[in-house]
Amino acid sequence: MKIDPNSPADLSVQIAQAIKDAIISGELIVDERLPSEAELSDHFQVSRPTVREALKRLAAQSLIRTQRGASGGAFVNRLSFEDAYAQQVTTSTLLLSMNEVSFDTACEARYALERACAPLSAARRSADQLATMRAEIFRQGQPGLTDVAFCASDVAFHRALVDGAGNPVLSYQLAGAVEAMQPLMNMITFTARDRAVITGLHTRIADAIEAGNSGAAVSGLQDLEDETRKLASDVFAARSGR
Amino acid sequence: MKIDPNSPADLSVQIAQAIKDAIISGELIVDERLPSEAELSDHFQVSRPTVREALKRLAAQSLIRTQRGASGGAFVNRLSFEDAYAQQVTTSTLLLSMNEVSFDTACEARYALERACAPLSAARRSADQLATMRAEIFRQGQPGLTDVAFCASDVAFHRALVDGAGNPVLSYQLAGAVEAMQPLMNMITFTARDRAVITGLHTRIADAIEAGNSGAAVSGLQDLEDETRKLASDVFAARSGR
DNA sequence: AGGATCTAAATGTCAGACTTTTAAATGTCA
DNA sequence: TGACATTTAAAAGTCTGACATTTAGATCCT
Repeated sequence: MKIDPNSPADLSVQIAQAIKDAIISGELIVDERLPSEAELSDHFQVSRPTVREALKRLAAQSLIRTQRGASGGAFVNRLSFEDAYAQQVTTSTLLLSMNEVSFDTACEARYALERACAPLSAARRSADQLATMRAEIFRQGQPGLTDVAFCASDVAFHRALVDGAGNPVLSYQLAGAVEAMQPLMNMITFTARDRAVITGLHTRIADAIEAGNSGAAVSGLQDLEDETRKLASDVFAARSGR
Repeated sequence: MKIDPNSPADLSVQIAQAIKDAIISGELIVDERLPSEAELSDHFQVSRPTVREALKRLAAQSLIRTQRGASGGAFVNRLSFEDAYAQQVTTSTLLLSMNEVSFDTACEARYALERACAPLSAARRSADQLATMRAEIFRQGQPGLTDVAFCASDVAFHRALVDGAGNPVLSYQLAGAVEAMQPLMNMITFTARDRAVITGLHTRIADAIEAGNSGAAVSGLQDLEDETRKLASDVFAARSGR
């Protein structure tokens, strides 16, 4: 782990990068304790606050965790699926909100990805995951549900569908995409009729998943995508028409 | 933007979260200048180093950028697709390397996602993207190519395939998944015969994309997945057998 | 008017001290 | 001897104050 004191880049950036590289290369392994801040500042020939800023950068990415007290220090963190998932949701949400990604683009991506796991989910879903899907469909049929709550339930339904594939890598990738779309979805208001159509499609998808019929699940998702996009275009048209 | 001085959480964490929330909620908009470090430390009633650590956390996530000099300061960053993509690759790579994700799991996820964009790519790919795919296939046929270079070309091929879908959200999600798998792929050695089979499948896929035949593209990807997994299982079996 | 210089504001870095947390060593008592 | 309380030391967290560096804008001179 070395840094170049003549580089134009900030020292704390360089130090963070050096440690990050050491972690990625396997030089530092999970749960290994990094040298103390004092030792690091000595090693890199910089002050302790500078080292600290570098460590904060890494902590922000969940690459390390710090512990106070005797035998404390900074430890290489095992990046959990939960951490990765949380980061992905934040990144995706910001990306969508800051880059004028159109609803259609986001929607297309989301359903394309979901259709990719439908066959796996049809083959492997647990009874529990199926029950979750059914429960969310039931909730979606309840009168008096706010639009935001309806959307949240929608996300939960799709989350169960994705988790049904039994592939944590897929879940991690997809859950981010689905959840990041929620703010966009929340802009839509659903009439009772819209809700009926959507929950009908959800039922069709759940039935297909239960029967292990992957083709039906995919086509149900396709119809759901078409329906969602139609709904959204109506809403946006009405909004711009006013 | 407020913090709770009695919270058990570290101050710098709280401050970072408060600013992050302000960005996500739209209270702070893109390119807006944050108050100076001195003003922030005054506002939150903490010292400047503490504020700085908080800002470093945000900078690590590309949420803000800092500029020195007069009229410098911290600015809300527009999260670009490139930044998001880079973060995703790092996260995915670490996730795979630290969590003993099996080759099969990662492979399954990757190809499931790729099959999801094949139909879009078949419908929309540009001539340029198709040319990139052809060029990579050609490169893969060159003798004397190292295994690592072969893998890199493989990634470039699939990258072009994904980009062909013309959906930046999909590209961002998928490129990360594909690239993160590269270290795993690099563990495999390819015989000349293996390479011939793979480039053959690549050609089949490229042909299907060119013809706009999405079904053929999907089945080509399916066969490529089967082939890759068979290859990997052979390699791992041979390795453990020694 | 245009370019060189100066100035001020902001971040980057440093040094050292103090506070808080935590685990381990030590001591004490039943 | 063993369980519990106490001390201690190490480490991160925080603060104060200072200086260095960068940069935009104001000022001044030609």
